[in-house]
Amino acid sequence: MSGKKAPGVDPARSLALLWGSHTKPGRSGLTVRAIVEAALGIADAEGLDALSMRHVAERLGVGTMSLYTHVPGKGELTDLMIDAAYGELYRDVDEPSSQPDGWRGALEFVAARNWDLYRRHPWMLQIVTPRPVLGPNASLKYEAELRPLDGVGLSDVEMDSVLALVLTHVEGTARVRAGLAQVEQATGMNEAEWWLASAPVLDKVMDASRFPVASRVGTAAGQEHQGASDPAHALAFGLARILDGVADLITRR
Amino acid sequence: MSGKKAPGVDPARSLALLWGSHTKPGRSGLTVRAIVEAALGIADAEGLDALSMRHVAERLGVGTMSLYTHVPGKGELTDLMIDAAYGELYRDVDEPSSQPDGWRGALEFVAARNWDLYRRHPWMLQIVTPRPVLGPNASLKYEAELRPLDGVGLSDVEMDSVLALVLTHVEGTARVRAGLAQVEQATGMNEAEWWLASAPVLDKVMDASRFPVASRVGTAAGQEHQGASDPAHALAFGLARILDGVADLITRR
DNA sequence: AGCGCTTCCGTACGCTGTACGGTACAGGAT
DNA sequence: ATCCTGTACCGTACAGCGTACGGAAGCGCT
Repeated sequence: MSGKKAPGVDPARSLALLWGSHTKPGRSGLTVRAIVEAALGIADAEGLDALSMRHVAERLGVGTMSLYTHVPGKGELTDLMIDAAYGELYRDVDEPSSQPDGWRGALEFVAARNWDLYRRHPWMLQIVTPRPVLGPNASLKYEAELRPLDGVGLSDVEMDSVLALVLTHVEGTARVRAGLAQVEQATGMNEAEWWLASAPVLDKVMDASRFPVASRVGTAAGQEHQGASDPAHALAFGLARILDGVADLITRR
Repeated sequence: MSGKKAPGVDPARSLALLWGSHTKPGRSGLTVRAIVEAALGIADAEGLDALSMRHVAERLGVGTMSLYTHVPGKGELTDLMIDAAYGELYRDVDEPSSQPDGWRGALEFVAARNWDLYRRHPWMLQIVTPRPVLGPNASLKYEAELRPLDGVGLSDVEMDSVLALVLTHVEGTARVRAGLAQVEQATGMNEAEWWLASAPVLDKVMDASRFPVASRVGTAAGQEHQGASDPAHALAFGLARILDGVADLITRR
């Protein structure tokens, strides 16, 4: 009943960390900001698997445990990384609300920006515990993405739901793409090669007559996409259907 | 250029493993099937973090390295676990194609079944490398879920895209739910308590006037959902929009 | 009985996050 | 100028991970 406390899950501490300015260096120049930047560099270049506290410290020329003076643990570090990545989204670019094509164009812009974000930082899709980040850049992102939906005839709750729907779709398709890329890099085989290596075994082991629709559709989709799936196509197709559905919702008013 | 081979990424080996019957026991009764069942039990009960080769072996009363006689590595084991989990989907239940309400009802049924699957096995959402599984149960699932879309006026490629869209949506919302549940269990605070602990700090640190739309909409959504997000609502809302969009696509023919 | 092949598994290596306790320096007080 | 104190830094250690390697043990066949 008492509920044993997990270590370092103090929301106040995390929030203060997220919203702090992180600019006061200690006596060796170590800063939260520098730690986050080093971690981002590692994750971007070598993937999330290569992100370890030792590796970050090494890149900064600092003892491993020194990081813990500035950051409570790895979980909080990844939270900071995520918020920092969100910071790139609408920094030097027009906000979605200034897009010319109304709410639909704005949401397409939002989808494209997030899609690009996940391509630059595929590790974001592998962070295990998606505790809500609530950092300054996440808040800015939420505001910027919500604004073009304001005043188009949706309730406040619906605005939130529509945005979440689009973002979930982008994240899901981006995750598929990131997975394909990771497998491709890990195995050295691209999608077509993998299929080629699998096909003979699959034919031998899988009785196509048991899966008539699946084999017909799977073959057609495979031909079309040059592989088992085409994330870019899935993004565009799904977004079109979703926005059509949202249009229905709006015009029904 | 030569492309150093990652160990144990032989598609043929994996496929044979997936499609094999796994019933021939060695001299200590160890079987692929038994290993997968033990692993499933651990992952279901204690989460993916608790799933280690040592732990699985211990549960089977067997040396850790004995597992490697039957399974090439942990990655292949998780592949087998995923296909085994898919096996529960349409086993003792009517297939989606026998749902009464046409393609729309069938897709709602598919969404509900997958939603339940992910509740029973939240670890499926944490498996990092989503290399396509292509096991027997995954194939059966694909066939069963595709069949009610056959003959409703969609092309083969569109059938695949529509199904993928629905499944991606379910997976995304289920991932949010699993994340919330995990945070709740890890911290012992439920959504409301977390919010309560965060609110004063957030108020102090976050200037609401900089985020007018976000704070208005966020508050409304928070009130409505009793928390930062309501995955069940997101599932239903998103599915409704998606299916409306698919209906548009079909009737436009 | 002898041989060979497969199954089982003990040990070890390099890696992880981080708890703990010691050291050394910066800044304020005297 | 000296002392004190708080904090930044970090070396060591621990428990756990996946799995490479090589030895041991039992089975089936000749």
